[in-house]
Amino acid sequence: MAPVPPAPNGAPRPGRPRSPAADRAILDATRQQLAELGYAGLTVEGVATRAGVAKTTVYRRWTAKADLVVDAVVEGVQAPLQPQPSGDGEAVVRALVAALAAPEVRGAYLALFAEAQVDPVLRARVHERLVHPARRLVAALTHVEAPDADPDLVFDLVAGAVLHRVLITARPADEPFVRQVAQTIRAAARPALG
Amino acid sequence: MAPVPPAPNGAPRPGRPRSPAADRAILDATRQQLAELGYAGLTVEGVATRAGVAKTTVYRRWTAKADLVVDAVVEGVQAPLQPQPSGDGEAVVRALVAALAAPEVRGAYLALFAEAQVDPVLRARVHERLVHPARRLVAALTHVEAPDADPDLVFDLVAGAVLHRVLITARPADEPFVRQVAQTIRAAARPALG
Amino acid sequence: MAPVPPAPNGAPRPGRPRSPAADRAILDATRQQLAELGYAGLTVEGVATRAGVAKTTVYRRWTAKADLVVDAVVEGVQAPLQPQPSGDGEAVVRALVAALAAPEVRGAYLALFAEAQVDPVLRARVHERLVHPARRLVAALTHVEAPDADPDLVFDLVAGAVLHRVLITARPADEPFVRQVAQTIRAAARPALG
Amino acid sequence: MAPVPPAPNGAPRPGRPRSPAADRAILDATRQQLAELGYAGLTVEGVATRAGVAKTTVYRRWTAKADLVVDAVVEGVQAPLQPQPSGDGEAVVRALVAALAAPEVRGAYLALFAEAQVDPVLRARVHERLVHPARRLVAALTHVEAPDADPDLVFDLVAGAVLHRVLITARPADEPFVRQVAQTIRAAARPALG
DNA sequence: AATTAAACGAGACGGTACGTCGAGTCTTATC
DNA sequence: GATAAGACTCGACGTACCGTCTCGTTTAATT
Repeated sequence: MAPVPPAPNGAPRPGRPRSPAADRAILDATRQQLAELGYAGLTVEGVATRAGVAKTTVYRRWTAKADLVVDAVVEGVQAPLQPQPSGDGEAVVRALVAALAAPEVRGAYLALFAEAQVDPVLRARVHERLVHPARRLVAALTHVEAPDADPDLVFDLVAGAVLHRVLITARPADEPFVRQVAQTIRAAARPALG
Repeated sequence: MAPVPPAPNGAPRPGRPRSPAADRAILDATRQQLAELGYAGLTVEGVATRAGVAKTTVYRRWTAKADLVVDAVVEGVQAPLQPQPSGDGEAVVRALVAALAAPEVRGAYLALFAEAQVDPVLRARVHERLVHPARRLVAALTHVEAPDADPDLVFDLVAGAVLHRVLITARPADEPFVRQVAQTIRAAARPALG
Repeated sequence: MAPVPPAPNGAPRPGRPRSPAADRAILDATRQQLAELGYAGLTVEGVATRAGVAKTTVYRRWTAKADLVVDAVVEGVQAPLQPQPSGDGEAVVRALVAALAAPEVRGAYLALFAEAQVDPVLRARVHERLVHPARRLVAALTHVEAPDADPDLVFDLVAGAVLHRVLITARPADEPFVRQVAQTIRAAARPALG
Repeated sequence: MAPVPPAPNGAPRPGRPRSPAADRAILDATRQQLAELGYAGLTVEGVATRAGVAKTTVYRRWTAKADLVVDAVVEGVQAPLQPQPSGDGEAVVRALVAALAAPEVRGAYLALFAEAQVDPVLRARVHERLVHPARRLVAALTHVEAPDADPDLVFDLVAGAVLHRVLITARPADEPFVRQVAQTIRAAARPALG
């Protein structure tokens, strides 16, 4: 019983260790299912089958479907969201676009926040794993290009614009768009915004 | 058979007409369920019970859960989204906040776009009923306060900022926030944005 | 409201008179559905459609599916079950076989008695319309060929044998079978049976 | 998937074995529902609830309502239908009466043959599990008391008489009745019947 | 090498909701 | 007042996933 725990200890636990191959296969399968079917269409049974793994093996690691999906999305998001050393505005916007454009992210991001609307545990998890990393990235931009601006506002403006472009209006988030968003922040920062 | 059709005809159709009371009761029940349980927690069975109506009566009008929810959300959104005669920037932002803050909208908005990500029919429906009205509202702002700006960009910036504030970071979308967003657009518009 | 009544009065009732064509069409359709689909497979909706009649028209004449089926079966049974003037044993058995062999009767007879097992109103109806006519027919045989026998016993033996042959074992109820059954009664009657 | 199969193998199958307690509870509940509500009144939902079991657990074992009922009826019938060592005519008739008089059998027997009229798969099943055992029992009688008679005829006569008495005319199948039926066969057998 | 303890595959289990179907009733407009 | 059409309530259907539970079977680390 008791799922999830055995991750963060160095001491070898008794009994057969969990298969790292299963971890990988499950997360990969989850990302594929999300990309193809979206969050609602994803089933734990389907993930397990695709991963060549028993359902128990999934539930031993993740308590529920939402947890599993959070981890899969975090994987898809963390590479692009790596803190930029530069703090260049356009690079930050470009990173946000890259994060949301990954197909498994498109299929799951909004659904996770939709569920979080009503499930406080999931909300906390999703804030910690998805919102905060993005926030940290945008903070770099704020420091460099709009040092006097309210960081919360800049975050909502920049991340909101990208999210809305990619997942709501679904128009291309191309280079001109990236430049315009970065430019907007710079322009607004001039007379002090906030 | 064949659900939904009998809406837009003036000619009296044969047979017993659909009960308008049932329409109302179903939509009201849907809004209540969305506010309390969110999209994933809403069940057609629950809506029907709460509306004091048989499940078949729901399915006769709406093919799928998503369709029903679109209509319920549109109802919650259309009053605040009424086109502003003025085009005053802050009024527009305030209207967007009001639209998304309605509890049934909070519980459903993201979920609809999440499903739309993977269901083209729903995507079209949701664009027509939810995205376009918001877009028209923001267009007023563009015309008056940022006539040279790219309307698509302004829409993503303004609607994105509100959406992100209300549904993602879930911080208060209060008057200062409203002013700041409007101010940002004005500031960015000065040197021509777009 | 109030279905069924307007059959047995000579006085012309007010309003539009019931269509005799509808009566016929409904009963014919019922017999066809019974023959093709059996009792469980028959639906009132299907009968109405096939009869080219609205469902209301069916329910105005018969309170329930079982009632309708009783009448349809009685129609299929009453011609063969006409009282034999002769009282010839083999003719009686042959008549019983003919009554049960009609396809709409095969599909419905047992089902009606199955339901009657648990529904006293149906049981009364089915006894009056189906059991008693058969009983009267067999009584003729008893009088002539087994005058000292218990009529109840002869009825159960003869009608039971035919019923079992046609609807349970489903072997051919041919002329040899008819002769053997009649012969059995005669043989048993000799030393007085009952 | 694939219901029913895992009955007749000795080799232990993979996965959690089916609960024998559930088997028992389901069949018991089925017999109770049949006795109280008859075949038409029995619902899988009701059986599951009464058995304290999920609906899926029923459907995993039996494909359809009719299959489940066959098994329940066979259980109610097999004790009385145990082959008589003696071959005493009255004992055989008494056994048939006892088999059909069980309340779950009364409520279901005719309904099964009614459905079998139109469903060949059910017909085969019902013949194998219900008709043949009764036939074997009556065969004993034939051998001893009517060795020259056609066994098919004797079966239809004896089983038919009992069935008709118990389930159609619904008059008491008491000792006098039992004696009379046995006596009829004996009398008819004298001059050779068949 | 034998033991131990947990992971693992398989699949049954209790639940809950799905979307459909049929029974029987009710409500229109038309005949 | 009968009729056609079709909406309505109710209750069950059989299916699909959820997340949990038992099985029998590996697989490491420990004795």
